Amino acid sequence: MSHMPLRAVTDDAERPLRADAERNRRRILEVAAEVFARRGLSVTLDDIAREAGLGVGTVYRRFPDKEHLIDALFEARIEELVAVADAGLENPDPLAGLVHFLERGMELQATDRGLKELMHNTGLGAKRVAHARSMMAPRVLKMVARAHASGQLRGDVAGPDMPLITLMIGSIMDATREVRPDVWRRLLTIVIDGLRAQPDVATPMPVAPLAIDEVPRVMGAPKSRR
Amino acid sequence: MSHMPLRAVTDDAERPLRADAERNRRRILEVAAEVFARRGLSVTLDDIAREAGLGVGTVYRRFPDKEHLIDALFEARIEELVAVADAGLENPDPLAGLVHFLERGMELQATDRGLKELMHNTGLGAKRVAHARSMMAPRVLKMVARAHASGQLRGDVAGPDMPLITLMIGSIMDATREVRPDVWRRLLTIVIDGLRAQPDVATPMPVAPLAIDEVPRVMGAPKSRR
DNA sequence: CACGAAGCGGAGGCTTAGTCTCCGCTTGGC
DNA sequence: GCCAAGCGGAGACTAAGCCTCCGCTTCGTG
Repeated sequence: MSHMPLRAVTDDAERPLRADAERNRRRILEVAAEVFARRGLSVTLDDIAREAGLGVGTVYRRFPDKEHLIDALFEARIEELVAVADAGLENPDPLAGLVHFLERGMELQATDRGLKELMHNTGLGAKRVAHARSMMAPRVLKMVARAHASGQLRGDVAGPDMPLITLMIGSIMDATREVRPDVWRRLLTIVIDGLRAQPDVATPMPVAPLAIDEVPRVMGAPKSRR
Repeated sequence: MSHMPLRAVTDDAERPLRADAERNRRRILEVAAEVFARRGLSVTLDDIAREAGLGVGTVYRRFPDKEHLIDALFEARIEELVAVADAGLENPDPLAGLVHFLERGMELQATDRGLKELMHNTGLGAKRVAHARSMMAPRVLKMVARAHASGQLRGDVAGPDMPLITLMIGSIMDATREVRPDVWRRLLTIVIDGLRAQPDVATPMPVAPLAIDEVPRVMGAPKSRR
């Protein structure tokens, strides 16, 4: 499940690594991407080493700390998010653009727990994330403005409500990941319908609700880190 | 800011405590209620001792661990939540009942961070919370059923969506507490409008949106524990 | 093909944080 | 006035994460 091309190696021109070292470097990146996506940013470099079948020392030699590794990995993913915003902006139907932006953006986060945590919890990758946000903010504002102008979006929602919506939906992902990893789509549907100016008819729900006996597992869970 | 009566003392009939000990016991309960409400359940008993101006030993002598203290404190608060559900059930307008239940329930959680964490994160107070949930579930289901029957609630929402809504709004509280502790009301408004079957007109927003420069503080925050 | 430099592994040191115990001193109440 | 009850808080203990260090292995060049 490698998410991205693991872009060209050794970009900062140093003498090339020995073949085995280079092989390990790629392996670390590859495994780290998978592990961050699956278990979030709280995994330790020790975890990653173990999953990669390498010693901790090998990992630390190449990436001084988690910050560096994250930085190397998430540049591309963050660009994807920006691209989704651009796509939303280009949609001829302004509200549809906003809706797709929310849906696609949340899908990206649903498939990559690390990305989700980068955008929300943060502290980690602060520099990249600050940059990402500065790219997103004007795009989101513009999407909202367009949707307002077209009269499709309720007048009293504001641009800054959007990141809160992604935060909210993200919390659903966290809670339900191990039980029903797609229920967040229901909640997003509800929220989106709540954003419409004239919601003549409700958008049909994309997935089934939680079963009653799934509720305690979602709400009262120790939220494992696997 | 004592939230409740600190109900009658020494209910398990043992020989009465010495006057100073009893005084301290009450003080611990009082301070703990305030501190849990303000800073959440993650505060340590050592914290509580310090805030109460007592030694750690004194606290641990009376309450073997945090679990016991929480159990002693939150029984009443949880009953309040159930009472709110009952009130919703008695509202002649079924959807209004459900809406008030959500609003009042979230208000309780907004003013008591400990209560919010009990209901959501849990692990702590598991017994009480399990009981609370078993009280809530049928009431919520009934509220939803009534609102469906009246045709006011969109047909495809289900009872189990409700706790997810409270979870979502709770995550907004966590994120915004230190910046704009009332913005959650906006998001709840949006969600509620998204729940209506025929939302001829959007409910007016109860509070202002986040300012653009408040967004990074909300999203990228180290989320202090003060 | 041998030998030095490059790289490897992972035990374990260090730090941070929380939980709770222990015991010498203080105080309430008979 | 005496002593059981209670107090305070230093510090022992545990749990986790982060990262270093150094003896051993492997690469790749001469």
